[in-house]
Amino acid sequence: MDAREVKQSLEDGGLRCTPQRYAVMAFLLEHAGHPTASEIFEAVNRADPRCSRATTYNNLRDLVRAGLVREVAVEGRAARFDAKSERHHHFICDRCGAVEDIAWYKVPRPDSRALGKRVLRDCELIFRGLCARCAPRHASRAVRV
Amino acid sequence: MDAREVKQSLEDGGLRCTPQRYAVMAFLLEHAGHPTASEIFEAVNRADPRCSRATTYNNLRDLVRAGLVREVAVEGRAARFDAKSERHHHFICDRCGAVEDIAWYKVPRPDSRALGKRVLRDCELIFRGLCARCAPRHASRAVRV
DNA sequence: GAAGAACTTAGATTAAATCTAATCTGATAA
DNA sequence: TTATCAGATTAGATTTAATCTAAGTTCTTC
Ligand SMILES: [Mn+2]
Ligand SMILES: [Mn+2]
Ligand SMILES: [Zn+2]
Ligand SMILES: [Zn+2]
Repeated sequence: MDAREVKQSLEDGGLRCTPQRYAVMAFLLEHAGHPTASEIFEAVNRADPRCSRATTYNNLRDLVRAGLVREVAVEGRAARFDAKSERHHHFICDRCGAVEDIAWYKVPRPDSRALGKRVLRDCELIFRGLCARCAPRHASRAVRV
Repeated sequence: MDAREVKQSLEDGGLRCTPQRYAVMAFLLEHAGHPTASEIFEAVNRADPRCSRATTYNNLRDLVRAGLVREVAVEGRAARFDAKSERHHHFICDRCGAVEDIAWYKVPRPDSRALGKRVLRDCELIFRGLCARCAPRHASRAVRV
């Protein structure tokens, strides 16, 4: 996604392409590791001190509302953000809280009886366990094969 | 789950059955609507002022660690708690934030290539959309059938 | 009943996020 | 052009959620 595309997608979402907003979006596109709002603020503000904390948070909220960015809530930790590209699932590490992408695959819908009068918009799968970095440290429990 | 069972499950989890801890667990068993920590504290403390805020939070943490209670993180809102009974999925309302249970059904695992060196412990499905109470208010968009 | 571990507590503290109210920017129209 | 004004930004205050601290209490075990 190049600069022109970013600008276009912001405008499609009804948002002006300001330097601050662009910087937040660009940072997310370049850093796919699900940074927190605070991490985004620090990086963007370091590169260009015109972007304040309030603006970073405002823009993240606006980008999420416009559907350009996805917010991932993690229990007991700060929310993480993700410039929505291809559809995908998430893996959350029990130990270090890392959020990682898992290639998307289709998930069966609940049957309409279970859904009742609810209107379904989306469904996401969250996997939990130990990430590749944390798994070896807990190898004590693992069985030698 | 009666009082004796609750006591037993606490002890199985390596936790003493104190009046405060019992009250938190009992409240969760009686209120399946996914209350927040603050709601739990207020209800439990109103019924018996011996249970302080710190204790409510400490006990929720201990109960989650012992696997007796499940914590559900919701973006932009306080975490919600659930006395883990049968396995189930969750539906989260876009509009009001309500968390509702969806009957459990089996979900296909990601293939082992996608999983890499990660150790998978659990997987949960989160549905999003409008709950039965919020759906009608957004009916403008709906098509008359 | 002494000792130590587990537990509870009020209030302070931290961390995350939002709000306030003033200012700035840029698109549009007179 | 220049005036207008919604949209955007800002520093700092505030709110909210949750945790920590340090002192006291209750159990359990010996
Ligand atoms: Mn992602
Ligand atoms: Mn539930
Ligand atoms: Zn990890
Ligand atoms: Zn709702």
